[in-house]
Amino acid sequence: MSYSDTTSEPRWRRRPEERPRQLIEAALEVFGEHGLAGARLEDIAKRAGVSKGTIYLYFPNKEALFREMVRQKVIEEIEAAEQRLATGTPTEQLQRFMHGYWTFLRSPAFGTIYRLVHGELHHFPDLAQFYSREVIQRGIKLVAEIVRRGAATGEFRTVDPTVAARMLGSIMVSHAVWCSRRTFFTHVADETDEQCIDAIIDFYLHALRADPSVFDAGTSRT
Amino acid sequence: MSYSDTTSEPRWRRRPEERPRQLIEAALEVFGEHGLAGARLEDIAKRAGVSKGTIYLYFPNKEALFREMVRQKVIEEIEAAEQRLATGTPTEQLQRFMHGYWTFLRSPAFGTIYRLVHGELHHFPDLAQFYSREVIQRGIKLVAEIVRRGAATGEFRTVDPTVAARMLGSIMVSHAVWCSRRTFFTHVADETDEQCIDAIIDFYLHALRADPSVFDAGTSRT
DNA sequence: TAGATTACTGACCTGCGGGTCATTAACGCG
DNA sequence: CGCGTTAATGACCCGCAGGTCAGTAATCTA
Repeated sequence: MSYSDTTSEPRWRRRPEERPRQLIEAALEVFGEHGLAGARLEDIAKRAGVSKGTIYLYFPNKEALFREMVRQKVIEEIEAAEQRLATGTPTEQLQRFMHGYWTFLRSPAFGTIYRLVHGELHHFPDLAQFYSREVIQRGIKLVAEIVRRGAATGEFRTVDPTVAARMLGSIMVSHAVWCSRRTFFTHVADETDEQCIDAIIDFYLHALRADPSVFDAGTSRT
Repeated sequence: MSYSDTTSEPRWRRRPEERPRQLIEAALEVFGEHGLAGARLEDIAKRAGVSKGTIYLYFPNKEALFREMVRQKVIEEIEAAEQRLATGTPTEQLQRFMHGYWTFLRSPAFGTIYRLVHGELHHFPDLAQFYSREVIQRGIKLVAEIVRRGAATGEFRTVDPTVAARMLGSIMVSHAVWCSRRTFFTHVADETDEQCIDAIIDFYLHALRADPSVFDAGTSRT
């Protein structure tokens, strides 16, 4: 130990402000790979560049860390995505929304969150409700409103706006999940994200396009 | 210990033929509730009516039991569902297929399998591929073929049949997942399975219906 | 009914990982 | 520079669950 130690880096640094975020970031990765039960706190700590004990300075236990991670990440991504809504005709609005939602769904965090939430639903009913409300309901409400307006202007055919919104959600979420794991879901392997969302938009607008039989009305009901 | 024991039931019975199935059934439940890492073999054994040691007479370890359970269940349900395909016009075929696929997707096992497979994809690439091939690809191929024929007869508009099949798959899988957890996914809570699949079929057929602009091209607005 | 076979049991072993805490070292301040 | 504060460490504890195996009891055979 020469006195040159005086100028050398300290073994570790105090970073009380940054720790929580670092830990959540690391938790996202490790939980994402191993699930709640399978993940080791030691690994999370290591990946965050701290020791296991440090986790307990900021989170009471493993479960709390998990919860916070989900909340944090969902909110973060959602807010980034909702900026992107603009005005225009319903068709334009829809296209814009779909592109925005797509970038949200295709963000690195979403795939992980989706798997985790679905995997651990049972044990975190509150988290599930949070997810359902903040991700799904929020999206559905927005879309339903656009569809309703489009139907009013005659741009779209008349459908139950909520049903139409669900259809959109189902298509986009599934495709996003598939695209996030192209190695496994080989049926989207040779298609870029761009092509994927374009195909979705095209398909969906076709499904909503105004009924050709506007004049001989009342034939669609069973 | 009175000699009335002679006529009493034995403490346990030898059931070498039935054990594997019993264990797989129990495994489906317990893995379904707790995931791979979270499930306890003791619990699986108990639910199958045997002791923990018995598991190791039929499966080398926890992971193998998990694998076998997935394979078993997927095959079982798939085969039951594929019976239901019949002949008729493409539209009729499609409707029939969708009903069949829906009952498959809504079978008690599927929801569980879906969550498990998605949750543990990383660690069982072979299982994931098996699932992708046997569930997704199989469905897509069938639908694509029907759509292709429908487009040929002019019954449907011209679309890439594979893309159309993916759209169908995405809608149905998502809805099935939602319906299997209505408590959490409240947006389908007040809708029966029947109404759900009917809405899906209606929507999908609309999306595929032949282009109105074959004769009077480009006159969609008023 | 006795003896051989083998399905099954459950106490036990063991390693792993969640959680704790006495100790250490970074940092702010006078 | 030295002192107090507190962020951070990592060795340790301990309960839990995967996996083992010697023993036990059901069933088969003669």
